[in-house]
Amino acid sequence: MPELTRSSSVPNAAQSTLEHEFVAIFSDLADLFGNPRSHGAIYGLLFSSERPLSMEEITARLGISKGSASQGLRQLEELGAISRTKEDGERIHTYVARIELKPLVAGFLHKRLAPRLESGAGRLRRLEKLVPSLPANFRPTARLRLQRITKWHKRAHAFLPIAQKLLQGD
Amino acid sequence: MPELTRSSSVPNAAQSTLEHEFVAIFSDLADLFGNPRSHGAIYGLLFSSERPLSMEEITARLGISKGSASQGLRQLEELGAISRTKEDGERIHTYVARIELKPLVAGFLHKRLAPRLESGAGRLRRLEKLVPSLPANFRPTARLRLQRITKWHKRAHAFLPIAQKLLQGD
DNA sequence: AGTTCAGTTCATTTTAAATTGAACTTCTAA
DNA sequence: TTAGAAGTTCAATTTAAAATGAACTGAACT
Repeated sequence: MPELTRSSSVPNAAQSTLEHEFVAIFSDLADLFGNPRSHGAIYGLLFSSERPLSMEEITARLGISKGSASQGLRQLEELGAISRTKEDGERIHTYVARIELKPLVAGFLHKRLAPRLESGAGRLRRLEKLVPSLPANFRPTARLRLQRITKWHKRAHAFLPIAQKLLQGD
Repeated sequence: MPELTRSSSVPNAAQSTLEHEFVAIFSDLADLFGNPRSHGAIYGLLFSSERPLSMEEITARLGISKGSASQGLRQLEELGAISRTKEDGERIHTYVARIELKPLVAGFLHKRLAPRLESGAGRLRRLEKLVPSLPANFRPTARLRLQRITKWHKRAHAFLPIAQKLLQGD
């Protein structure tokens, strides 16, 4: 006995293009920021879903392996883009997209940008110590260049919290 | 007769670590924003150089092929990160890094981010037209999700010029 | 018009990154 | 404590991206 109108499990054409488009949008977005497309795809699928999905459903709908799904889901959770739940008494975890911008932006800034800025700072300090052992006629330009990067660095640092404020909001 | 102190063409240890570090810093930076590392390397080399360099010198110092160098240089120029000169009467072009943040930031925002935002807008408009053909009980959530992305989209759009102001300065 | 060399193009190769899947671990409930 | 399914790990494979290099184009000089 096939189900009829209300909550048919066979999605109509519009539904699946919608899903596909969400998946595509977030795949592209992930790619733009140097993340694997599949992670974007997972997020997109969750974003478009009415209800929490299990890993099994995700692998099935996206046609990706358990391994990929597992790793992607972990990364997304670490980033704060999705959350994982397990109803007690249930055996499986389910996942939902966090659809506020805040966790996405914050996660990206803190997990990707901030660590680089940090290591960059160390690098610059080490380079500055190197200047005195340059041939005298090269020192001035070297100092100038280093100052230049240092300035960029500081600006980027100051920029992070502002960006966060501007981008999130709710 | 080997040259002596002032402008020796044999770089001392400090000089080459400096150069290497600049190359490394910009390779990483390029990578962070999804650009090929070699493009960062070229920029880093030019950034650390006292004088304009020819393509030939670049391939030699970085150990990359003519093809790579040619393409990298073109991309960097398109982005506004370097500038190319030819002294009249000279056969070769030379390249220098533009060491102000402005062209780099502006180039990145306009060449990479802006086009994506543009195509994203089109995509969203198309999706909105799709909603009416969804099963009635799915429409509300779909609308909500679309509104959500649209909001993000607008915010990103508003963010671009602000980011530009904040990051450049001089 | 011919020669030479700087620079470009693009089909092939190389390299790096992402994905797979089989073996393993962990958790739950009997 | 065992059985079975969910979930993880990681060596091996696949895929996508970047680098190569040989053939080509075009400009400068003769």
